[in-house]
Amino acid sequence: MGPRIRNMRCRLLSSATKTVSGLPQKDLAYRRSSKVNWDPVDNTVLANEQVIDGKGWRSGALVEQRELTQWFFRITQFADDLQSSLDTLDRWPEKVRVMQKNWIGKSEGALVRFALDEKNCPDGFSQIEVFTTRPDTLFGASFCGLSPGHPLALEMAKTNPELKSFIDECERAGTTQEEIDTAEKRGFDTGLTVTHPLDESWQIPVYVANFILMDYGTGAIFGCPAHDQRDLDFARKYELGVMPVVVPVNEDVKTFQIEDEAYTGPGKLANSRFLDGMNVEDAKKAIIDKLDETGRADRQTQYRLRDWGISRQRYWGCPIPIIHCEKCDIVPVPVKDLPVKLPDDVSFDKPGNPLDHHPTWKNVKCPTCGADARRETDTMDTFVDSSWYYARFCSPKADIPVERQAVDKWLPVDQYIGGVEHAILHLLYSRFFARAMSETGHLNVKEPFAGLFTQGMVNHETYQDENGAWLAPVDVRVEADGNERTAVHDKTGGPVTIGSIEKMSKSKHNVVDPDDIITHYGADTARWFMLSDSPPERDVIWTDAGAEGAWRFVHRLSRLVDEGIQLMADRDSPEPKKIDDKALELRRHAHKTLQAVGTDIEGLRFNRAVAQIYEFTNHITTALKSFDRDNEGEAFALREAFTFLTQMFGPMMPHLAEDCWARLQYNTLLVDSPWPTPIEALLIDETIKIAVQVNGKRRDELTIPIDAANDVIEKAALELENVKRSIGDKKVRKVIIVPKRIVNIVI
RNA sequence: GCGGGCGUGGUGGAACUGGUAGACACACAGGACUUAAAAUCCUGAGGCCUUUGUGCCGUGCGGGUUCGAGUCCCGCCGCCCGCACCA
Repeated sequence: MGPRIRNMRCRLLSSATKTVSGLPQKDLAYRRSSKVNWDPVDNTVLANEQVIDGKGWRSGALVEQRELTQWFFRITQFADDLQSSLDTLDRWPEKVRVMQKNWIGKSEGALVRFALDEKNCPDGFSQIEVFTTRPDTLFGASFCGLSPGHPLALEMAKTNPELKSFIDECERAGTTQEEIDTAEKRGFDTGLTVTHPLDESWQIPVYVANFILMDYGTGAIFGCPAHDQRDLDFARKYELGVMPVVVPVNEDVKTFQIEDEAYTGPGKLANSRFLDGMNVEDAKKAIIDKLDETGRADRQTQYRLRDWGISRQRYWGCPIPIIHCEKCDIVPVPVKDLPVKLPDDVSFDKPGNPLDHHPTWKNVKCPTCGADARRETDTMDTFVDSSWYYARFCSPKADIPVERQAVDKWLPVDQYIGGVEHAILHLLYSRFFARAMSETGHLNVKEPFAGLFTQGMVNHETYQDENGAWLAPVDVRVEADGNERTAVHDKTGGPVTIGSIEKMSKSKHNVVDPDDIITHYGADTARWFMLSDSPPERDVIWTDAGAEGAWRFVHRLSRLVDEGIQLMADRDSPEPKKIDDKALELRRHAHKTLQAVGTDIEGLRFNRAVAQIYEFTNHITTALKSFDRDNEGEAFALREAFTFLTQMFGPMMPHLAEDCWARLQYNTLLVDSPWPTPIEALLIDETIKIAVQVNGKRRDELTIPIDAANDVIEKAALELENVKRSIGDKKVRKVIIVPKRIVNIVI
C-alpha cells in the first residue's frame, strides 16, 4: 500500500462516519439483540457472508453462536432489487451472478396459519404461522414443528422442565457449524395439537425439533414426510404418518409408496380432496386461493439473505457514530461533531476491544441532555469502507463524503477487476451501499460496477519433508532428471515429497514472496510470466522454470533490439515509394500482429496477446538474417516492426520497453506515445492457403488468390496430386467450397 | 442433496459464428559453439505400426446430427467451485 493510498484510507475511515450517519434515518441501520457468529480467535463478531465452511474467513477458527446486541445494515430492504437487478449486469460473469442469486435466495410460497387447540395452550397463543414453498402438500401434513427458539416453545418451557431441558440441549449442541451439520434429527412432543386449516376434524401434533431454524421464515413448519427428506427422517424416527400426495405421472396412485426417500419431483396430486389430479403448480394456486377465502393463508416471498451485522469488537475499523445515554438511550453523534476519529493512544495489552479500555475516548457528555454518557465502542466491519470507496475516489479531497457532480460523472465503474473470493462479500455489500447512498442522496446509481472481471489466483506446488511438515519453496531444491522430478531439502539434503499444486497459503507454506521474485528476476519478468501462462480468469501456477523462461525472453528482446538497430532506417525516415516483397511481408505481419494484440488486450486475453508477441519476435529474428540496411524498404519495415513490437509489449514490461524505446532513438517516453493504428490495406493478404479435404479428411492444401472464384478454386483443387490419388477412379459427387476456409470433395 | 463450470500432448494452454486440432510457451532429446560448463543458436517431437506410408488412430467415454464435430444434440464417467437441516 503506497503512502497515497494509506493517506486515502485514513480520510475514507473518517468520512465513512459521515456517510453512514444518514442511514438510521432511512431505517437502513438499526440495533438489535440476536445470535451472532463469534470468532474466538479474532475475538469479534462476523457477518454470515464472512463465515466460510463454519470457519472465520480471516482466522480460520471454528465459529460459535453467541447472543449479543449488535448494529445491522438493513440489506434485506433491497433483497428483491439486489436479486432481480442481477439480470441487468450483463458484463458480470455468470458465475458471480449465480452465486449472489443463491445467496439472496428468493423463494416464493405461502404463509399458512394453523389454529391451536386451546387445551394446554399457553395464554396469548392461538395459532402457529408457518412458511412453506409447498402448500400443495398440505393434505400430506403429519406434524407441525417449532424451532427450539420459537416464542411458543420458550413459553411452554417455563412450565415444562422436560421441554426446557430439551431446548437447552439443542442450544448446547448447536454452538459450532460443524456440529449443526452432523447433528441427528431430534424432537420433543409438546402434547399440543393444531387443527388442519382445511379440515376442522383433523388434529395434528406439535413437536419442537432441533432441525428447524429460528431465523428463516417463521421458525415453524408443517411436516409433510412423503415429500421432504428432513420431515421423512423425522417421521420415521417418531413413527408419524407418511401419506404421499404427489404421485409421479408414470406411477399408479394405488401402489405408489414412499420408502427411505422423499419424492420431490413433479406429478399429479392424490389423496388431497379437491386438488386430486392437478399438477403441482396448479395445486399451489388452488390451495392458496381456498385458504385465502377464510384468512388462513397469504402468498409470501422469503429471502435467505439476512441483515448485515457490522459491529466488530476491535480497534481497526471505522467508529460507529453513536452515543449511549441512560436517559436519552441511543443518540447519534451530531453532524457538526463528525467525523468521529479513532484515538491514537491505545494499548493492546489487555485482551478485548482497546476502545472499551480507553476512558477519555469512551466517556463523553450526551449531546441531547448533557448528562454523562459513553460512546459506542464497537467499530464497523472493514468491509464497510471497501463498500463505497469507489464513490469516495471520485472526489478524494472533498470535506463531504462524496461530491455529487464527481460521482455523477464517473460512476458506475466501467471495468472492475477482483478475485472471485469477493463474489458475495465485497461485491454484494458494494451493491447495497450504492442503493443505500442513493436513498441518502449521495449518489444516483444502483449498480456500482458495470463490468466485472474475476481474475484467478497464483498457485504453487507443495512440499513436505519426511515427517510430513510443510516446506517453503525457498527451502527446497528441485532436481530434474529427464521427465522425473525429485526434490531435496536445500539445507539438510533430506528427502522431500512433491505434492499437489494448490493456492498459495500460509498453512501449506507454498508461498513465493513477490519481493524475492522482483529482486531475483525484476518486475517485468514477473509480470510477463504471470500474464503469459494462463488466461487471467484462471489460476496461474507459479513455477521457477516458467519464470526462467520469461527472464530469458526479456534478455532475448534486449539483444534483438541491439541487432535490429544496426539494420533499420533512421527515426524520421519517410516511407519509401518502392518496397520489395520481403519487406512488404514483414509489414503485413507487423500490422496483423498489432491488430490482434490490440483486440486481445482490450478483451483481457493477455495470454493470447503474449503468444502473438512471441510469434512476431520469432518472425523478426528470422527476417533480420536476410535484411539489408541499404535496401530502403527493408530498413523502413524493420524500424516499423521494432517500433510496434516495443509498443506492444510496453503495457506488460514497461521498464524494458522504455529502455528499448530510448535505444530506438525516440526521445519521448513510450507511455506517452499513442497506441498505433494498423493500416487496413496491410491486414489483408493477396493469397491465402486453404485446406483441401476428400470426404472430410485433409489431403492437401491450396494457395490461391484471396478473391478467386469458386470454379477456379474447384478446378485447382481437383488438380492437386494428393487429391487425385485420393479420389482414384471414384466419381466426384459433390464439391463444397467455403470461401477463405476449406474445400471438401465428396466421393 | 441442489446450483454452476470444466475435461485438448509430459506441462500451461491455442483453435473467432461447426471448416487444416495441438498456435505460443515450459519441460525434454539431439546437434553447433566452448578446454569444460553456463549462456546462446539450430533441429526434433500427439500416439500407433514384423507394412515408416500417398498409412491408421486421436480433443474423458458411448451414441447421434452434418459434406465436415474439440466446437451442436442425447446418455454416461471424472474433476473443480459455490450453497446446504433455508421448509
